[in-house]
Amino acid sequence: MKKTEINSVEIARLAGVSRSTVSRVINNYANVPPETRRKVMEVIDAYHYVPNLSAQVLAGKGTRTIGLFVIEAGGHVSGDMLTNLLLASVVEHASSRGYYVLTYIIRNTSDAENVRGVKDIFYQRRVDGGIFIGAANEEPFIEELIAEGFAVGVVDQYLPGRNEGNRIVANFDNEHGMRLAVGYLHELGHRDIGIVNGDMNRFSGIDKYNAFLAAMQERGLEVRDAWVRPGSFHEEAGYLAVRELLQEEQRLPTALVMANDSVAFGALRAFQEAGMAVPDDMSVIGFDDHALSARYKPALTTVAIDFRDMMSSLTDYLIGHIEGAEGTAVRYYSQSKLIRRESCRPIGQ
Amino acid sequence: MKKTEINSVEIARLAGVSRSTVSRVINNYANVPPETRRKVMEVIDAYHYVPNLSAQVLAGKGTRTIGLFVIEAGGHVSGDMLTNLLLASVVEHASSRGYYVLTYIIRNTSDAENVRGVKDIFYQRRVDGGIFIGAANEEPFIEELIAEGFAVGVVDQYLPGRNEGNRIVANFDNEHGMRLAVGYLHELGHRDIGIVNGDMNRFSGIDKYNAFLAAMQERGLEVRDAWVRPGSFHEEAGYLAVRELLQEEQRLPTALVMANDSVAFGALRAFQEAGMAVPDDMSVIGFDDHALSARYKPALTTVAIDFRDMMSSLTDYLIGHIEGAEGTAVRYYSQSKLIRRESCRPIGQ
DNA sequence: TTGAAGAGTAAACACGTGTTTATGATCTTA
DNA sequence: TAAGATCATAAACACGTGTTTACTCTTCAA
Repeated sequence: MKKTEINSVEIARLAGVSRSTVSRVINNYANVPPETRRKVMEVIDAYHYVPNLSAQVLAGKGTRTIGLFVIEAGGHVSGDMLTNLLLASVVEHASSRGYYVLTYIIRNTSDAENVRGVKDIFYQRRVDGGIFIGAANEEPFIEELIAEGFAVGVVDQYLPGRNEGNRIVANFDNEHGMRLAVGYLHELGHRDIGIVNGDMNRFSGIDKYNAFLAAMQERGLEVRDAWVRPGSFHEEAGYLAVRELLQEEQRLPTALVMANDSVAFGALRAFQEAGMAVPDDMSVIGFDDHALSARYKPALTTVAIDFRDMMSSLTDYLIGHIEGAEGTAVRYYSQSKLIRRESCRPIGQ
Repeated sequence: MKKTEINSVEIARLAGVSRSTVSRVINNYANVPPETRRKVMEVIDAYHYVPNLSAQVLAGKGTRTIGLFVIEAGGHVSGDMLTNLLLASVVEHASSRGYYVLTYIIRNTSDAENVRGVKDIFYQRRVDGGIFIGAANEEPFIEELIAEGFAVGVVDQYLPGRNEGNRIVANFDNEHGMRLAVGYLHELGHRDIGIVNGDMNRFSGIDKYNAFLAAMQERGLEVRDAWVRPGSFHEEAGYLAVRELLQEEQRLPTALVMANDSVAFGALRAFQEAGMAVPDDMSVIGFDDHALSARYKPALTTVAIDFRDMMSSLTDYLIGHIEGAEGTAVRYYSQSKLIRRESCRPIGQ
């Protein structure tokens, strides 16, 4: 039924050369004269011949496959519609280098079946490497994989002193981003600034927290503990955090930094419910530049990150590492920029 | 570096049996007594042995891999954050049956490199089948694949009389859904109802158009051509369609059906800009129950579809077909239900 | 005691490619 | 003409598994 299976023996016969020659052409050996190469390539093209990947793998080549693991902690898709962008970046960049992407969703990092799926992908299907999105800072099975010698790329996870073996890391530059956010608010005249943070078991949660304190100190602004709200990187968490803030505190900040734009959306909803206007009664700034941020009412001021470039780089580094390139495995990503929209305004006007 | 590679020869040695027996145990042959099976399984478990997939494939087994192709026509991710849900459904359902999913993004169906990627996945990597999301109604390379004998699952694509060979189709029941939408508006007293439709090169575009006309006729409502607006399944299109409607028409409908929720979001934006209130000046109803619809202001009334179940079924049918099950290849999906929220209100109150 | 059935084996081949080795053929140049 | 370089080949092995075949050994029943 399927199209006639053609193999290297057939190609050799049709091109009037030996199978060795066909193999040498395909694998770009040096000692093949141009004329022979052309002749063989012609037959290959004419018959749309593609080497059988399984046979290549069995003969010692890699699978040229990367596992992409999206962790949906607590039922919340990490990054919401961002996931699609990240996925697309990885797939496109990988395929431009001849790699393809096996995608797997991890709903629950402690679910046995889920974890078995991950192991299967590494052991049975022998992907050359894996990329993890949405991982918590401590994820035992990732550490295991690294210890077992697999090449692993991780977004938003890093602790100094950890085994860096085959770990490639891409992170946001939260320090710079937070400096932009706090700095902008300060320039608008705000001094009473709070934050609704993300999960503290995620690197970006910890890092944003520290970066916020640092940025405030740099500007000589006082941090009020009651205005530093714990949270999680999704809409509902932002909603709840703001509701609690409004309930518990008499004195409110004039501006709030949000862990990301999803959190900010939740916050906007809570403010609206409470009858407070953004930005008139409260300035709000987010992180990430979510696809919807420009369309929200009010349009969300945010610190944008070039996710596409970040994922491309991570993919690039990972494939480089797989193919034996040397060099540091860890990379901080540092491009972030402020997008001014409607959700912040100068104080006292 | 990688964990010691163990193979069936080793397992046979350790279990004190022949390699044939190991193979017969793994492949569930009937004539293996329980005691022997147990003995072999113990060793397999103890050493975490998994057969090498490439070797299995070379020996004639399938790859147990499904290609998932997401088509992003015109730069718009089909279904926006829906894609993530669809992806997750397919991945989860497939892995529960021992299949894994190779994901590929098609940005441009006429881009040579993109199409080559698709072919690679079928020919070089020999996936057992493919699922296409966001395909237009006429997609030559999909027809080719079906003609070449590959098993293909498609969402939202079907024309009677087409070669059904290995085609599995899952569609929305637009007739029923549109009956719910128009019926609900009619019950609220609306008689002047318009529609902003989706792409007419997509099955759901054509089908929703026909279903709208039919539903209006059933209710004895007149269809005004000027209120039937062409469009496309994304936010920007909804925005533009409504802007045009407002510019071109003096007389307006009292209610609008939207091709999907993304389109509705765009419409809401346009109405807001024009100073019209929804639902006070215009009732709006969408399709799909997008994850954000409940949180919008106003919260969007919509016809919901159980996408997760739809994709699970499609995946199930496809795998069944791959594994040789017989039966009809085409299936209409029919569960849709009305979700009443804030964007519609009775006429004249 | 014979025969049959059941359990298990060793050996071989197939799948398609990469790679090595020994060898031969052709061409170039001194 | 001879030596060397260049090009190409056939043959063999490896990779790990599925499957078949011919065969041995045991056990059980007639």
